[in-house]
Amino acid sequence: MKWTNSFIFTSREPPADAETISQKLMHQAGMIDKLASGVYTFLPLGLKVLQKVSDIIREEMNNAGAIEILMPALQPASLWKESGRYEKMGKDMIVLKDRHNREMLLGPTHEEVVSDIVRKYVKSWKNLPLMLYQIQSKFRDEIRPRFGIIRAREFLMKDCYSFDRTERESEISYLKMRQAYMKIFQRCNISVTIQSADSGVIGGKFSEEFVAAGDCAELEIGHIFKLGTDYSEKLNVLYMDKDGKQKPVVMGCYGIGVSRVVAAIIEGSHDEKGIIWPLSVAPFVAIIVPVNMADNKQVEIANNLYDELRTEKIDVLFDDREESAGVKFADADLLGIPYRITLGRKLTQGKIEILERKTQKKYDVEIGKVKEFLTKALKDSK
RNA sequence: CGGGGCGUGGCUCAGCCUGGUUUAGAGCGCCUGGUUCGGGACCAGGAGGUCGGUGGUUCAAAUCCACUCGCCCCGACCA
Repeated sequence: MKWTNSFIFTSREPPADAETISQKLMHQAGMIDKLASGVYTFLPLGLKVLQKVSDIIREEMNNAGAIEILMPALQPASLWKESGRYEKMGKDMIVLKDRHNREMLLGPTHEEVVSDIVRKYVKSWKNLPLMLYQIQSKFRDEIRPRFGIIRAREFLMKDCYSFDRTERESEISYLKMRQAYMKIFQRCNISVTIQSADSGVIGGKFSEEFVAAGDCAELEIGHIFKLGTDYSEKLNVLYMDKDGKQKPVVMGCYGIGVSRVVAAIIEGSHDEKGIIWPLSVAPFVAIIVPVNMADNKQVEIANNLYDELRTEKIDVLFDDREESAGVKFADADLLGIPYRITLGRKLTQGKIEILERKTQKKYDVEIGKVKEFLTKALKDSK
């Protein structure tokens, strides 16, 4: 991506109403834009990170045997009345009426919908165990949205649901998810602690939450629940067991606030200059910075390097703006891109400088060996 | 919902208390031209504001009063 063809707008000052570090940095780096309290647009840079995190989650969910679907945000209120949660959720739900005056709502979570799907299709013990998940927007009319993206009213969530024959088998699904969660957060470079928690409105027998380390008091970035047969009994999610008897499936549910994970990564990885992305979720592997755009040689080499890396599928940002070196360096630091490839005066010796964002270490690399350097860095990070 | 704070060009803010030379300013950003070119460069010129909204007080309101909308923080509550 060339900067001049992109949609990246950085700002020198954090917005006046931002309080937490992740909120400030996401705004300054041009990752997000606030539309209303607790409602945000993900701009290209923010979206890239969101997608990287989603990809990691998707991979680990698939590895654990979960199957991806996509459920609707718009749901009939009647289904919630059936489960008894229409009253329980109360004002946390955004409720609306369609043109026929039918009561609808924007889903704050999807136990009801997924249960409805499973009760329609799963009839036999042969269909179990089953794990279904999705990555989708949730709507919750928070009493008080806070800390930018961390507590939003509309946010991206991965929610997974498990369906098993017995408590014991449900336990196995639960532990699989628990394991997958550990891997996900590890890959995102977030250190988490696991705490047993109050199950709240979700209900169920037992739950644990994954809390990210960091200054910010909120939250919890993942929460896993053993639901037992609460939902399946109320919503008639039944299967025919080996013994010919109909039984309610044993359920579990597992959530990760994807957009919140992005904030948590920043909370745990930044300095006074800006964000420090781990390679696994960085929007770009490297940023190419010609120090002087008036220097034809620098620009030419930068272009060649850019083409070369793109051919190798190494995702780089080429800062081709007519800006001073200071501005470009400051922005590179702010955006937190792991490697800065500086084309400057060392070119006369055939060298390119690579600066590692995290350690501030500088490497002088021969012009032809940049690709090799980055390939190795990517490999080492895995 | 209770408590506190804030709303002035794209952004950060000054001006408000003590209404009137402010035709409403500054810095940053933006546009044009020129000089620069390894840590947020410089010079010259320029564009851009219903001072959140409505109603009132007054000869006169960004400034005082009332209402209202929006945003932030603390608390209760929640993922």
